[in-house]
Amino acid sequence: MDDKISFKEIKACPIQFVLAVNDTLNVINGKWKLPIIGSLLFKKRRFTEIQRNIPKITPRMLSKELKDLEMNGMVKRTVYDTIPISVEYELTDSAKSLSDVLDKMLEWGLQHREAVLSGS
Amino acid sequence: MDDKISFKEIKACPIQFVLAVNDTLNVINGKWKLPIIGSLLFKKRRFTEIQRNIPKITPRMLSKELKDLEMNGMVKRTVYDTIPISVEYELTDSAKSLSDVLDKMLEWGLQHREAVLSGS
DNA sequence: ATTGTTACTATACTAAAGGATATCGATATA
DNA sequence: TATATCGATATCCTTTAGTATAGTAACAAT
Repeated sequence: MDDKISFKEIKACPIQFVLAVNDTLNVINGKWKLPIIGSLLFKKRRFTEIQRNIPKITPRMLSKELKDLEMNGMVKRTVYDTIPISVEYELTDSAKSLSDVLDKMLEWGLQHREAVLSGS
Repeated sequence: MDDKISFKEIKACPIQFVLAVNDTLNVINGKWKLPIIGSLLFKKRRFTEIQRNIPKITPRMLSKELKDLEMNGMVKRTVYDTIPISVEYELTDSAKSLSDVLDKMLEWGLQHREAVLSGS
């Protein structure tokens, strides 16, 4: 019952390709996902700590986006029974491995900017 | 006057990092950019050809997104004085080189899906 | 008793993205 | 003369994303 489609097969079909890339994009889309991931890249943090880290985010958005990231297996949420209560957020291993992809995006972005500027 | 910031320096600063990655994301964001790029990845195409390639896109969106991609140095637009008029769209070299990044995203997306499914 | 902290939630709103539908100008074909 | 093609644009409308502001429960310190 191995109905998995391989990397090569997906690459060869533009529609499958676009769908699969979109899977990745959907995980990081929206205005705040990347800043949140950035904030958690080097260490786990608590809610208010992330908030301080991203000055303009509202608690509503932070809460919503963290839930989203958690649902998508990007973030692990741990509640500690301290007083007052404390909650820690950390990236999953899979999320951490995204930083390689982000590096590629960064690299391409810099190159592209160069190319566009020099070519105009 | 070399005030360029290097890859390493950007990577080291979470805020710069997020901003630079966002540059790349902004180039491919929205519902239709990726399908359009996908449609142009292997060959240049004309307006109606892309439209047929992406059945659900409206001409309004296709026109808008193509302009956007052109402005961002992703697409080159060439008008031919045929009857009726024909216009060809093709990816720039820089845009073509994005496919390496997209491959990375695809790869990560598949891995991540595996990780999330097996870990739940 | 009042104030503060943590980690949120609720309600209401505005802004941005995208969809539906009609139309255009030039020209060809039936 | 009527209809079709190409490459769009115009107008209006809906849906989604994000903002603003206030409030909550549980407790602790002053």
